[in-house]
Amino acid sequence: MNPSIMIFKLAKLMHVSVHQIRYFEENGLLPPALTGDNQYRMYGTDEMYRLAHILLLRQLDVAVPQVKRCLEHYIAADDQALLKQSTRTLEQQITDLQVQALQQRIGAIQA
DNA sequence: GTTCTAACA
DNA sequence: TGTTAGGA
Repeated sequence: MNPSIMIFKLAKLMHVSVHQIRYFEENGLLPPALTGDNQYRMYGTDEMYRLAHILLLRQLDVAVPQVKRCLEHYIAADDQALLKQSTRTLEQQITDLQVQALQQRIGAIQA
């Protein structure tokens, strides 16, 4: 009964590509609310929130299969754990980049 | 203009 | 992930 929107509008709304939405569907992350006779996918508010959740996790570099598990049985602690893990990874990446920059400066001095 | 599937880079 | 094909 809730007004459903088509994939193009959902993509624009969430600032992602139509392709990416279909890709999430392929991996069982985001089934459309409805698929019409014309095979057009229709999405409602549930899907919007679900997509937002997926995108949040993806921005934290959580792999698609992990995102799937997290969505199957939503537990706040899961998100929290993933967030912490993600933070550790990012901190490591920052450290690596800092080392890299340092090495470049040393190289420049020696040259 | 938008959607679909499928396939390729 | 983006892009392309070809048809509805």
